[in-house]
Amino acid sequence: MLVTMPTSKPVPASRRSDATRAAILDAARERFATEGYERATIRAIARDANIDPSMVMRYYVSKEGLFAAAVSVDLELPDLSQVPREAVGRALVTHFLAMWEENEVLTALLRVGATNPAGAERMQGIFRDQVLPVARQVCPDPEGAPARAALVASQLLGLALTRYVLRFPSAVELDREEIVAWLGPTVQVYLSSAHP
Amino acid sequence: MLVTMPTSKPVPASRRSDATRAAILDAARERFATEGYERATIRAIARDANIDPSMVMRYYVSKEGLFAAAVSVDLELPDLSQVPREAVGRALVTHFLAMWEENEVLTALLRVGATNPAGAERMQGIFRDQVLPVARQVCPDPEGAPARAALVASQLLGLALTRYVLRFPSAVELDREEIVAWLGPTVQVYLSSAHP
DNA sequence: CGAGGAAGTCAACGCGTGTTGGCAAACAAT
DNA sequence: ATTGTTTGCCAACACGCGTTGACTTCCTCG
Repeated sequence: MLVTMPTSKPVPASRRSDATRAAILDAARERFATEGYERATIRAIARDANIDPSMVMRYYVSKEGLFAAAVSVDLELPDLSQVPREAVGRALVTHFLAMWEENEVLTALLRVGATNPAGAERMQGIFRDQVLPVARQVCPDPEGAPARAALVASQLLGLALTRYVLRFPSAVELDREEIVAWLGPTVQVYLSSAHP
Repeated sequence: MLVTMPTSKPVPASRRSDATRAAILDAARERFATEGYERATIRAIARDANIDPSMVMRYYVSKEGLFAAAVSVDLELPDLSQVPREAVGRALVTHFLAMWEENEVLTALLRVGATNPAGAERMQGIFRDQVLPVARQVCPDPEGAPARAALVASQLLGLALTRYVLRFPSAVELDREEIVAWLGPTVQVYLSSAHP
């Protein structure tokens, strides 16, 4: 007899609708990234995914639920204790650029965070849970970590803002190596230099 | 005969409705700054200004017209040729902080620019017409000015983003002198240091 | 085959939005 | 006092939104 993938009755390990669910998530990520929360309509997302708007509701309950499912961020920050002290800045900037360019979720979150209170809280959470710990691990003075992490975040998010959201031509035209060469030392100073 | 203020018939220099017009603009600026373009509704703005929504339309034609009238930005960038070469970075950061904290229009524009295409274009225009010229005036290599200006903008807008829009606690708690001390040298490097 | 449930479509609801035109009051000028 | 204009309110329109429930179609398993 022909053996199909799922073996258990109660919890089908893979559903027939998985393709549709994924299509919805893809379309949602794209719309949220390019238009923000309010302008990205469920109807438009459904159209992109070639299904009826009501399917989005069935699978993700509400627009908020869809956003929560579509936008989950893991910065995958590397273990900086392995990296030589003086190369930390460049390593971080390189990593950030790579993450941002391969992952439209980050742009979506930044766009939404700028107008939506829940989006802003989400970004605060990522900063607190993923960026701050790394800063604590690297920087010399433990009590100065929040300030140093905030400075690093301001420079990196500012680059993302001007380059991927506002799309200032001058920022878009910078190439990655150039960015690393300029921002690397800055981040390095913010993280490890003595208070100026 | 009694002479009233306006002397000419066709263009009354001051109208009786000026107070209302100003109240609308104030309310609009506040709403746009705190909620962005789409969430700031004409009805809410009218409620804040204690008038009927239809008055907003009569005076400003459309929501877009209201936004255009409410948000006009002059960065008032100082003449940097008067400032000693090595103090330019700190001077710029200080000026930016002052402008941003006294003027909610800038926050409004940043919020709107992140979700609204027209808002983004508006910010590009400000960058092109107000920031770029100053960079050209200051930095050593003429052809490097756009890149240098973009770097400066990324750092300054990133600070505004994390501090005034996303309100990261660590960024909000920084005090102004501290920010000047950290960002001043960064901006200085971006503007005048040799390509690294 | 036939039953049962999952996947998907369709039409509609209630709501809030930007926007419009008509009408009452307040003021200005003759 | 009477006219005309400005200032304002009110009620309504058309539209698009998120969301809902009933209905058809398709697959899968006895």
